[in-house]
Formats: sequence, C-alpha cells, structure tokens
Amino acid sequence: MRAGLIAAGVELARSGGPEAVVLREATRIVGVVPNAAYRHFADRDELLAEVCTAAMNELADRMTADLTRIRGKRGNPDAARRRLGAIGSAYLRFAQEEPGLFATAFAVPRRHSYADRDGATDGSIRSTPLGLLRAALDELVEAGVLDPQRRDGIEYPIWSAVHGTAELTGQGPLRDAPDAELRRIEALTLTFISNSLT
Amino acid sequence: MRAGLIAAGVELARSGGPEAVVLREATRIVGVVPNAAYRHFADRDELLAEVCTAAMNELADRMTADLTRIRGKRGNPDAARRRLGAIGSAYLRFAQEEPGLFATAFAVPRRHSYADRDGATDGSIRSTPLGLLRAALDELVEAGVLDPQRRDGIEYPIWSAVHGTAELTGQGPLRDAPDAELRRIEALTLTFISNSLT
DNA sequence: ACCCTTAGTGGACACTGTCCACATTAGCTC
DNA sequence: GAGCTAATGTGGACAGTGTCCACTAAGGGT
Repeated sequence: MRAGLIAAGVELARSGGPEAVVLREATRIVGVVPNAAYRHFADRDELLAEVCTAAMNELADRMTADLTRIRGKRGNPDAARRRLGAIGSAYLRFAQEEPGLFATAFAVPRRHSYADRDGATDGSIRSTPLGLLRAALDELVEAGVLDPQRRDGIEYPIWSAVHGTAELTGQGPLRDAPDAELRRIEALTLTFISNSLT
Repeated sequence: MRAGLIAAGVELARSGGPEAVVLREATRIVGVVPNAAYRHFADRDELLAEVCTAAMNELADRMTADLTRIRGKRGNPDAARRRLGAIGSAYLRFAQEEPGLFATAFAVPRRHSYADRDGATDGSIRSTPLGLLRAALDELVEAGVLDPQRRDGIEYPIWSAVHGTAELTGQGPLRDAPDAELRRIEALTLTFISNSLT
C-alpha cells in the first residue's frame, strides 16, 4: 500500500511535477479514503519525499543504462570522454523527456532533506548521478585526459553546468525558445565542458 | 493598488518563495477583501508573474550595482575579467541572500510566459542578467581575453554553470552542506569559468 | 477468550483560488 | 444639478486541499 501510494505519486509527478503529487489524488488512484495515507506517511511531504527519491533513482537508472552502451576499455581516453558525454546527455535528455519527474527529483521538501540518501555528499552504495559523474571523472584522470591537479572538486562546476542548462531550457527563461535552439544550447554546454578538461 | 499587491507579493516571495505568494494573504496585507484583487489581476498567476519579474529586476539591479564598483577602463583585460567575476558573484550572492526572491524570479507561471519581457532572448532595453553577461563577454573579446571564435553562444554554458551552482547549493541536493563547502563550490565554479576563457 | 496493535473509515476544520451578485463612488453627459 | 456608466471594492458561496479526531473492523499473541 505504501508502495502503491508512492507509485501513484510518481505517476502524478510524471505529468505535472511536484505540485501535482497531491495526497488525496494519490489515495483516489489507489482506491482508498484520503486519511488512510496517514497510516503510512506522517505528512504529504513525507510521501512527496519518497516520490522525489524515486524520481532521482529513475534519473540514475537512465544514466547507467546509457552509460553501459558506450564501448571501450576503461582507461581508453576516447571512451572515457564519450562516457562523460553520455552522462551529460542522459541528464539533459531525462530533463527534456520527463520534465515532471526531473523537477520532482530536485524538489525534496525541506523537512525530509536529502540526508545521505541520494549520495549527494558521497557516492555510496546505490548508483547516484553524482557518483556516476565522479567515476567518469576519475576514469578521465586515469586515462590521462584530465590533469590530476584539476580533478579535485571539478564535479561541481560540471554538474552545475549541466543542471543549469536543464533548468534554464526546461522551466527557466529559455523554455520558449525553438527546439533547435534548445538542442544547440545543450550541445554548447557539453562541448564547453569537454573543452575545459584539457 | 495594483502596485501595492505586487509589493505585498514581493514581500511574501522574499520569505517563502513563489509558493508563499498567496493571493488572499497579499490582499490581507493591503487591507482589502480577497476578491478586490480580481479587479487588477485575472489570476493569482498573473499576480505571481508580476512578482516574478520584480524579483528578476532586483537581481539585475544588484548585478549592475556590483558591476559599477569594478574600476578599470573598458577593454582592460584584467578589469574585463573582474567584471565577469562580479556578475557571477552577484548572481550567487543574490541566490544565497534572497533565496525566496531568487526562486521566484525563475518560477514564472507557464501561462504568463517570459515573452521578451526579461530579455531572455535579447538583451533589450532594460538591464537584464543575460544582457549584462553578454556585455561582459563582448568586453572580454574586445580586451583580447576571449577568442572571438569561441564567443558565439558561450553565454549559455556560463549562465548555466552559475545558475546550476545557485540551484544545487541553494535548494538542491547540496543545500545541507556546511557553509564553507558551499563557498568552495561557488569559487570552484567561478574559476572553472574563468579558466575556460583562455 | 481477551486485549492490543494495525489499517482503514467518516466527519470535521481551516485554508486556498475563484465565481457570482451587489453596493459604492467618481466622472461624464445632458 | 440629475442621471447614466464604468470602475472598484464587498459579501457570500463553492470546490478542492492538507490535516486532526474519534471510531470501526480485523488479526495475532498471551
């Protein structure tokens, strides 16, 4: 039942973003009275938090799926570059194809903060976007593409650039630009990152 | 009165983000009955849209304020670099000091879209964040710092990097990191951008 | 057989955005 | 000045939301 409510919430988030994951509607989908949800979640925010991590997990899953499609031995410079590019592409594609889920993944309510659940501070056990990015950067160092002296902390500017592009072109001021322009901007960001590795 | 409602909305947005700009509360502040607002705004969304542009304008104003503090002739390479840095710093500082307004500036409702009001697509008459950034980049080209061949479209990756940093450290997964770490991440992004100009 | 935890129900409250009909008031025309 | 018109604000209502409270089954352990 808890899982059912979360699944319903994910569906609501997919088509309408975090605002659309409304408790009463989720219970309606499951076919139960609104208050029943309070046996499984303290708040609407607790339900929303679960939906958020589900959305974040789906993003991570899509990234790994794209990542495994890139051939080439670990440590190969060209393959390492392509893997980094795949990470960025998957991120941007997810934001574009699933705008609701993307917005939801980053709309975790203040109360139920990220803690270490999504590996924001450490790329722990589960595959997480930041963890995947770090692994790709480590491989780039190993492959001799990225200067080890520049490795420390570089995941943040790179993540920021990709995330900012997703945000600005998806829901931000650039959202009404024609599709071709949006793709161009995404490509500009990816090559900007690639250029800054040398 | 219209202005009063917008001002009240800005105050609500300042301490609570876009979600906090609730029509009834704004009318309460102005000291009028809820429905009176409908003589001046079609929707709550129309009020919110005005509040959003007000927030965006305040961001632009702070950026120009910081910008005028940078001495140095136009075309001087060092001054040009410092001006670009000031733009990024002001952006990040605004996001940190006024999280509510920052979030609101980018939460324009779908209906009342940006149009060309904030100069998203062209840095028109009024001073706008993107317009300021473009001017700074043009000066960097003029100063011989930035290769003219790399100038085209480079405002988007740069804007994205700064915006993404603001988002990730402000409301995103990194928001719970210690303050020192947040400043470090911001500095990393700014030097990342600076390095990528050469 | 009892009791106690769990899961779900029914009813209520405060709050929101929004619609409708009404009152007031300012300004204009005759 | 009298009266019409447009603008502005009021009062009351409705649906929808999150959330609290008291209540009712059902199931399992003693």
